[in-house]
Amino acid sequence: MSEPENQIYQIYHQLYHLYGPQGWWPLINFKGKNPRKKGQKQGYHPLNYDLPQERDQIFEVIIGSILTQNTSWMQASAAVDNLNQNGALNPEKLLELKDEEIKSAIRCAGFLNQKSTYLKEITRFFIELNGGIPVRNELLQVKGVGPETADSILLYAYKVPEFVVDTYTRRIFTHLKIVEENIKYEELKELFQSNLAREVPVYQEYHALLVEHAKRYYNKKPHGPGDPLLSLINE
DNA sequence: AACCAGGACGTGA
DNA sequence: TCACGTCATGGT
Repeated sequence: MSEPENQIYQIYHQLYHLYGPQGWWPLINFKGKNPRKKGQKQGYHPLNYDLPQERDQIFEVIIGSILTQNTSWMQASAAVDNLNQNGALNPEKLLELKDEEIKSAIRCAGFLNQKSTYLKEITRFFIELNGGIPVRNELLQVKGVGPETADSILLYAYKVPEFVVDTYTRRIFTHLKIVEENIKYEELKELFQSNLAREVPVYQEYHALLVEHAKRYYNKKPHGPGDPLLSLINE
């Protein structure tokens, strides 16, 4: 198939060419043993779009999506590791933990008070699903789940093609002058979805690639100097 | 040693 | 609707 050569696609291809497949969402509850150590690139699974598979793996992605809110993945994944040490990468086990146990496990990810509440909320929601796939509007009603987290859960835990927009995405595309800075979440999301084939691997890789790209060129002010995408845009 | 991370919520205008 | 303060820890 020949993909439409719109600008959104061109950027995707360029990023993929630069960084290759990213293998999101990283799992530690994957291949059983060998939990990832701090800072290690282990747990990613490039070119494998079948994960997560097991119930606890799906749950792990959901837990991670809460823990990484406004927090680096390095610290969020450390919290996931700590929960795993308590055997809590399982919904029923997590609910058995005391609040203080959850908080001490996730403390390294910050916002421990609200995130411990959010974790229990989304865990109850997950159990009630009883193996079903959540509806986006219902996810959004869970306390602690906003638009990005809802889309992350759908895209990475359930393989539902919902494009994930984060601050990096907005930052990059406003710097490239493709969108206005105050563009709404749903509008920016629609820009991608209307220009891309509705395919989970594309959505997953694109978002992950944008994060990788932003870490290199947009993680400090001023944002974007030396961004190779600029020359691609202005050709 | 400030700055900020793979956001969301509550409040008041 | 929308701007703004708040939540918290640790890496760089």
